[in-house]
Amino acid sequence: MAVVDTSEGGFGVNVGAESLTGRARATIEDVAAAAGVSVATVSRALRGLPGVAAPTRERVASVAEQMSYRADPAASRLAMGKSRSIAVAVPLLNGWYFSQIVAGAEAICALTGYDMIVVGLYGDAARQSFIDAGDSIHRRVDGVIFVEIPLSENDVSDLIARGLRTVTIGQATHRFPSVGIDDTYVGELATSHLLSLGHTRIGLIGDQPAKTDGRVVPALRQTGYAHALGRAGIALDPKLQVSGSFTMVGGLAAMETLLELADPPTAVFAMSDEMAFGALVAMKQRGLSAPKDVSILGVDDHDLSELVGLTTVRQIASDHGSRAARLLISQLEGNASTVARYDGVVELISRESTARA
Amino acid sequence: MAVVDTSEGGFGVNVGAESLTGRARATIEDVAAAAGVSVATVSRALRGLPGVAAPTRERVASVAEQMSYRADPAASRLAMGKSRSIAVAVPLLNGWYFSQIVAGAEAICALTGYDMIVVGLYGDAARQSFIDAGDSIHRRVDGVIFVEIPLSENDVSDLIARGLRTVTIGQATHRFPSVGIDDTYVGELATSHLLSLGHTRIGLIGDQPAKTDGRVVPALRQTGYAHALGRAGIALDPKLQVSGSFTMVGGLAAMETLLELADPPTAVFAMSDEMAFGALVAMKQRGLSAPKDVSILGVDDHDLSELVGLTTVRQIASDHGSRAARLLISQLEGNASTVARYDGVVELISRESTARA
DNA sequence: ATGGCTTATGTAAGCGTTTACATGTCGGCA
DNA sequence: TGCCGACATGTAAACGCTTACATAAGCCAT
Repeated sequence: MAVVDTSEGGFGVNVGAESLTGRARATIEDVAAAAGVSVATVSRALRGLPGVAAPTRERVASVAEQMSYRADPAASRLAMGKSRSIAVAVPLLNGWYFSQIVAGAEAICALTGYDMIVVGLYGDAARQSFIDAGDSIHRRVDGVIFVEIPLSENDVSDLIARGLRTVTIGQATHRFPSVGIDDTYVGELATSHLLSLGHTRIGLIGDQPAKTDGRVVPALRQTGYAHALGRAGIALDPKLQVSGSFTMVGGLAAMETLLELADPPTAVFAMSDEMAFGALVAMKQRGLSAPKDVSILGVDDHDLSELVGLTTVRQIASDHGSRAARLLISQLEGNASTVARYDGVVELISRESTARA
Repeated sequence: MAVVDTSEGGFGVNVGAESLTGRARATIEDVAAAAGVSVATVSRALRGLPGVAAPTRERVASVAEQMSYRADPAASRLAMGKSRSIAVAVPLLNGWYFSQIVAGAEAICALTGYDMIVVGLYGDAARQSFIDAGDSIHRRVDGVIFVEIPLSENDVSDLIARGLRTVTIGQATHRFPSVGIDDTYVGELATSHLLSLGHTRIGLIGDQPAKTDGRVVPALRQTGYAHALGRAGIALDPKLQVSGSFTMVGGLAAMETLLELADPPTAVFAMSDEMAFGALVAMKQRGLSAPKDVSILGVDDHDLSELVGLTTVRQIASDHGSRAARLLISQLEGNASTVARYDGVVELISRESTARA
């Protein structure tokens, strides 16, 4: 087993292919010299630009191949002012929904040769510093996908001023394309299903109302919930609407609150399957079970929802991710984007966690 | 669900290019001019390098702040030859385990100011082109974390020759630091638990034996399984060892195979909780349940394992991610790495999916 | 033959940093 | 007084590309 030296060797312009085996990377000048043309021609030839004679192009290509030359991304980024990479910003990294999004976006990035950097924005402070200061993202990427990250008017202007192409997932803004689902409808669909089973005391497990500014996902689902209840002539009970983080432990805590009410709900609409799982755990811990004691309904159609038997409103999260990436990248490539909003399909999947009151 | 998509000339939310240009970014020269010093001084002052008088440093800092100047990463990358970013390569993006890893690594990157680009390497072809051609990663990142990606001797040499700092998660190599758990022990622990419950026909749900080269995780867990069985004087039955992908559907398919045996196992050790979930679904679909018909045991302690009542060998996946990132980054910062292998804790969590034979 | 086009290629000026080296200043000490 | 460091700052050469512009070579119509 040969010991491989990792220290940097070589300097200046290397000519022969053998002079740079393993060691110093070939630069465009090396290729130009070896092919007997100028660097400009190499650059043009390798990138498929017009104005290069066919024989020249082939020669350059084969020389480059042989030297296993690869343009240094830092250099071309600097010269072109574009990084060929995007950021995906999520409020939480280990949630199922976000993994799906990231996976979907990554697939498109791989296809198009973009790098995808992922950043977790936990809480408002992180979001602000990400957008305002541009601290972490300034000129690093050509565009950003914000996943379920509330964007204020100011944030939007900042992003535009900064020249960052943006696509959002979840919340719709009036300046950026977005992808998501009709969240008001989701709220209605879920609540109606529970109503149709004869439930009248329906709990809601969602997000901090304080954070919602009317357009974000939790607020919309809550609106749908309220609409459905209203249509059924049922008064809203604020005590039935509890909030926590969009995680399993958030759902667990919220369900505990609901179960401790003097008059607990007979059915609960959780805004995500993971929150619903948390609710189920809370019940299990008290010796209760769904749907016998309380019916539970979630949103997402998590991989495990079938196993658990959770009734849910299905959305295809990974599609959202790939859609958003496609939207963003095609915009970066100069194709004028005309899509304002892509609404994904949504479907109620009825399983064993819900039953008649 | 409406799809708003007009690939033609409409003016959707098309943000005009002119509105995107914004104010030109300040360059280091602008700052230098405004502060009345040279660019070198600005660079030194802003990066905390020695040899700058305190008053000068303050003046530069305040001018930079006021112009909201930020060094262009492409330019400094080019000048320094370092990108201050790392890649995390996973074989699968939407698995629970990998999300945890990514989340753990991201936290460290955020802390240290590194960018984390994540790439999915589905299958051998993707892995090869990633390493060999260096196609997608060449000079883009300073280092890579390979998560559960089998690395051959050749791959290792290539990576070293290419100057890519590397840390692996899962498989240990003799050249790179790695983090993981004692996978042989995991196999023994799991199998012993089932043996101690009186099971003698114990199925194994793992990965394609073809892929394993002895050092990778599935092979090690399988070895542990074989050891435990051997110590108990039980002969190995190849029919009881089935493989599929490390996903829920992989586990489901594998379990179907096991259930169709003339003499099916009374207990099954699945190499991941997600595979175990799949096994549970397979049982559920046939009207069977654990542990009544078959005991099921997984590995990971997935968030939902408690809800499902799955007995499992717990590992703290997110720790592995942060550990690996720390290892890699400290190496990039020049601290000689002394850790060859970090082994995480492992613990058997007994729940309801396993019972006496 | 001459001028004007088209096409292929070369030249060199950026792109915005970092950093080795040169320069200038000032105080202390022989 | 003059010399020598130590320290602060400036100058300019990389870093490795892209691309506007210049040049050269054919070719065709006059």
